[in-house]
Formats: sequence, structure tokens, C-alpha cells
Amino acid sequence: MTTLDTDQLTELGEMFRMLGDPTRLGILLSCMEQPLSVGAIATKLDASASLISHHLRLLRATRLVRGTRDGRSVQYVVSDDHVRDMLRNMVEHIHEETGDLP
Amino acid sequence: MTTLDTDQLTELGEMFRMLGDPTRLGILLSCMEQPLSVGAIATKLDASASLISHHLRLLRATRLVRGTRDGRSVQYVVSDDHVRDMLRNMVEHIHEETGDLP
DNA sequence: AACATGTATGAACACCTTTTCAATTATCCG
DNA sequence: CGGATAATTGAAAAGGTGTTCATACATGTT
Repeated sequence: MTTLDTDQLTELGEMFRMLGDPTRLGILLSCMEQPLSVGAIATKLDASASLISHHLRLLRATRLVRGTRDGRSVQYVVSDDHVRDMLRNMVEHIHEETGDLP
Repeated sequence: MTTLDTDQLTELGEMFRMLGDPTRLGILLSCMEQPLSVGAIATKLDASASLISHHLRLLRATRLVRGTRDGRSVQYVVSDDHVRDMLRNMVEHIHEETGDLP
């Protein structure tokens, strides 16, 4: 009931591992609500496009993100609904807890 | 509104990083509902007490877990309500998704 | 006090990860 | 086609992480 089999546990762990890197967490939070290009994400996070692209490959491989080409850019968006819902909840929780202003 | 400041983002990342290791995830899932001793966790996860203890130190440092001595053993339990709620939700989600039997 | 049990700690090792840089591929426009 | 802008890829460097083993500490028991 509150247990997971080995495969499920591994998958869950993989997911958390992806979220555990600050760059990747930033990427996911950036394209959680709307698609964003690699360059736009890089600019927003003040990182190189190369770095972002490397991380996006990992995020793609774990199906946390999906990219679609649009002209010369590629638009990425969070594709896993669990993750999106969970991140929204976490962000909410943190906001409530610290009661901060927009 | 859906953004976090740098500190909050760092903290969230740290939390996910802790969940991202299979041994630590196993520990947290083990003592999510009730306290468990180091030895009991080690047995359950088929790992050495030393290894579990090392990981518990990290989990303590990030306040994800709290331990209280009880005789010669120490009982550990998940102490972060966000994490507990979130893990419960994740487990639920996975169960729903894969529609598996108890 | 001596012993047994349970937990914590430190050092060492192997392994993996993140990041950067340079080079390559893809797409659009003149 | 040639040039410009975006994104991807591969290799290499640097640093970090998980695990084991041996040892120390803490608590209860005889």
C-alpha cells in the first residue's frame, strides 16, 4: 500500500536525482508553465547554451521534458504531469511557509 | 508568484538531492509513517549499519529526519512534513498510474 | 567493572557528475 | 550557395559522492 517495488523505487529515485541539480531544477521551473527555447533558458539562468543543452538531454532521457523544434530554436516544456504538479505544490508550500511577497 | 528566490531554490535543490540517492530514498520511505532504528532500517534495506548511519547524518543535517535515542538504539523518523506529504503523493500517483495490487 | 549490542565516525578508494571549450549539425534568410 | 543564428555533441578537467573497513563511542546487562 505505501510501498513501491524495486523498479518503481528506482524510477522515483531517478526523478529526484534529476531535480537535485540546481541547474536542472532551474530549467524545470523555467519551462513549467510555458515552453522556452534553449537560449531563453540559458539567458534566464545566466548559463551557457551548451550547459543547458547537456542538462536538457538528461531531462529528455528521463522524460521530464519534451522539446519541439520551432524554426531554428527548440522549445522545451516540462512534460511530466506528476513533476509539474509536485513542483507547483512545493513552490506553494515554500511560499506559504515563508509568507513572502511577490 | 511561481518563482523562488535564490535561497529557496537552493534549499529545494538540496532537498531533492537528498531524495535522489536510492539508499536515502529507501531510508525516508522506511521511516515515513513510524520511527525505525538504524539497525532495523539497515536490515530492511539489506545494507550495513555504517552506511545507513552515514546517510542518516546527511538527512539529519538537512532536517529531513530526526532521531531520538531509545535505550541503545536510536529511532529515526521523517521530520519534514512537506517531504512526507510529497512522498505520500508520489507513491499514490505511481500506484494509480501503474494500477497495481497491494 | 567487564562485556555485548547498537550507533557513529574517519580515512581511503573507486566512481560518477558537472562544467567548459571547441567543433559540428540544423535551420533560416539574403 | 554562403552567412548567420540556434542547438547539439564529444572530450577533458575538476571536483564531488557513495561505499567499505576499521575503530571509537554510548548504553544496557551481568
